[in-house]
Amino acid sequence: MYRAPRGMQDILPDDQPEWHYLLDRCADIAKRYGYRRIDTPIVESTDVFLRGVGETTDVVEKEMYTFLDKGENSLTLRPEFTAAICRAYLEHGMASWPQPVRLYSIGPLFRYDRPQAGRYRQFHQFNVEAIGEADPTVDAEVIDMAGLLYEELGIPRTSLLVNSIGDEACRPSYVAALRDYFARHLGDLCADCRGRLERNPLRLLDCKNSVCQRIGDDAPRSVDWLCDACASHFATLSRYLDRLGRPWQVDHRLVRGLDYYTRTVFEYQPHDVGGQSTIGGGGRYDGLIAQLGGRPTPGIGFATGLERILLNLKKAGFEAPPPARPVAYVVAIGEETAADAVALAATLRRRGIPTAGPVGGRGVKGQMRQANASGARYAVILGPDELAAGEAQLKPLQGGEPRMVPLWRIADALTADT
RNA sequence: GUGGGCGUAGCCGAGUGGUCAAGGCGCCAGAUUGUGGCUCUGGAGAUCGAGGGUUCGAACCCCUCCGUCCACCCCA
Repeated sequence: MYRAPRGMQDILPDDQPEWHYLLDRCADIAKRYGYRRIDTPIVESTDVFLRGVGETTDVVEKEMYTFLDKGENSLTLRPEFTAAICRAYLEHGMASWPQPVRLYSIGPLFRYDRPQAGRYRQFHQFNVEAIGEADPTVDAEVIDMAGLLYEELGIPRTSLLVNSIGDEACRPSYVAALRDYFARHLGDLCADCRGRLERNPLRLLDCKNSVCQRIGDDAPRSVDWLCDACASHFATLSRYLDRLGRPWQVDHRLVRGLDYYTRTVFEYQPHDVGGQSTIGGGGRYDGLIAQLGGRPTPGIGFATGLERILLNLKKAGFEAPPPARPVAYVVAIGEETAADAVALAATLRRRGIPTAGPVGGRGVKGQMRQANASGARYAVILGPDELAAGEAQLKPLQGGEPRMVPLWRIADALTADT
């Protein structure tokens, strides 16, 4: 028996109401903040992610679905949105639009990872980017939008962690200081961290190993190494965040795993932590557009995992909106009425009435069971007697008396009740 | 990539070496002839994840693979 690929799943009809509820909430929030939707291809040239996300990141090194198409071009199933959106920004000359360009996307991403709670190989994100503005007002805007989304969805007790990791001017010296510091504790570090020391010292900060954590407690803090411009940016953002009234805290160990981040980085975490503690996060990427071949252009973005939102909503006792149900279910009695029943159902649908049935080859009882199971409000029953009289029986399925209605008025009767 | 738990009908789930593998949900049908929901009755549906091995005999023991869940790693 065939199954969906590992770590990927079908979104079944019963799952659709909650799924679409979520999509709608995201789209609504984005709209309220003035963000417009963009959809990009699910595959991109591999280079977009190689150069955008960073060649030494885990995402690029071991998690990408990369393949050669028949023209020998290397393509990759997008593992994240930001690099792809920036590619679109450049390709379509969005630098000539009013800045910042505010965009959002919703769709599937792919990462070849070992699946576990809240982590899948195909997963979905709501993603937001504001490209072309370096001012911290935009940082505050994006951070606030994410917070409001969680608030309105009713995810209880998320905490907002923020940090600033500097830019190309000040980060190198900070990284050097960090490397020096950890090098002095080399013997006590876990094996992973010893490896990370050379390649990406920032990552030592969020190692889960308790010994490494204790060493990290006294490590140099990025906020102490910021250049004047970065320090001022962070100070201003801090004022804005305080003024917004949403609780937040600086997390000196927050660094995030993608290379393009500069200055502001942030994460939202539900308190009720399982294995996957981050529900959403993002940050500034002032060097990314240039990295992809454009003129230097600042940007900031945010992404949240829809599956993780759902995970948290369900833990909080979230109930999905009720599924869509037909208004009418047409029941045909006997072979000779089947054609007229099919035509009657077709007529109702043309009149805009959601209609299911008829299904032949079953008894009346069987069809009535179907009608009931469909959740339809009315059974429209057509038998030889009704047909002869030019009418059909309209039977309310949630209580009430059946009545006879002329065939030509059935749509009106149903519409009047809708 | 590493470690651990688990894999019995569409779903849940008993059964841990020996009759034709329980039960529940769901599905289909019937309970006097053309009417659902409750109840009752009946039926269909399982090569017990796959392959190999041990044994007179395996769903139950062993091995391999696959899948799944959880954790590490990483991240959403």
